[in-house]
Amino acid sequence: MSNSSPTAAAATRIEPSSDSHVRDASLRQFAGYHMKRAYNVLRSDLTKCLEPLGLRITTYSSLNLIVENPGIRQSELALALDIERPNMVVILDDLEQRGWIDRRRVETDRRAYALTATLAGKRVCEKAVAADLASENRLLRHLKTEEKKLLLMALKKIEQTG
Amino acid sequence: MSNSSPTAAAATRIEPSSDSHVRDASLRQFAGYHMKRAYNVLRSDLTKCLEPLGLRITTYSSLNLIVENPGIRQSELALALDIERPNMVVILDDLEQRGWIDRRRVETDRRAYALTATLAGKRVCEKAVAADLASENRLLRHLKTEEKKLLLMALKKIEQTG
DNA sequence: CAGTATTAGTTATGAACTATAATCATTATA
DNA sequence: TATAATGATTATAGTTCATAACTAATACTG
Repeated sequence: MSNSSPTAAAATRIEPSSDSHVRDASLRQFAGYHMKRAYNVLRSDLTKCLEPLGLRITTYSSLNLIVENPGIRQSELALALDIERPNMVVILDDLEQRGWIDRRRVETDRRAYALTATLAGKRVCEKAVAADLASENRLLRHLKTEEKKLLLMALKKIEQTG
Repeated sequence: MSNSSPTAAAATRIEPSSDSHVRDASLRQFAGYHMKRAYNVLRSDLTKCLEPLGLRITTYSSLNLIVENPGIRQSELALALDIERPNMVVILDDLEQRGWIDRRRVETDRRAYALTATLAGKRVCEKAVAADLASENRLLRHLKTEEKKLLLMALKKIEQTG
């Protein structure tokens, strides 16, 4: 607190109180500012929820898409998730070493790998999806179904505009 | 983003076609997935818009809050923006070296610095806000005023729940 | 068909961002 | 006065993100 309060009851100091008194009206007009803050909440909670499963968000998303798209190639996956190919490699190394995916050569194009999830991979993916649902149910519990729907729609529109 | 040059015989192969055929219905049920993708769009555009001004998003947000909260301290600013104090230091070093903010000792607490924006800092902040508005007007142009309002409300609710 | 270009995956690497521990000076507390 | 706590800083390491260069295989062009 910049204003030195009169030395009253010592214990009663104005604490940061977690809800800061800092004015951010200017930034509050921007969707990006709100979105970063809201996403931070979702991301940090999901990260915690996935950690006991041995997954991080990027490995989880990758595994999820492999489960849903058996035989997908690395570059397709990288494109879909907007991850650079070199970074995709280490993510898949991780998933492969844990026995959750297989990389098998494509017969018709021996440069490429077809990615498939193992049974264990499908199982852990299911658990991760459940954890994700639980996390979002918790963090979006104050949004009505309709609000949630409109939120997703708006986000989708922004994504497609870019 | 490598676009294959259009050739006559192009019809033989199924091209990635930029709009991927990858199924992501499972991830699409999650707000976090949509939010990350939408925020990526906003973030990368804003980063480009701020770059000619010599600002990055974090330095811009910091400068903005300093302009709006003259005399704010570093730790208050760090708390408001959810930035670790050590990382705040280098951001403020940058802003100070460019002559956009001043750090002056607080008389009543000589450990702390009171941060204020210089005239040049206020000017560049105005420009940055204008650039930000232009960016968002472009990227949210397909959202009606009402949709935009509901989006901000929903994001705010999520942030506060966390 | 030969030679070139392109593509899939990889390696190496560096930049940017984030997080933690330790330190110094100052202020608060017991 | 001694001890604890705070604001800012330094050093440092982990994490994420991006780029260039390389290999092997395929596609394209003359």
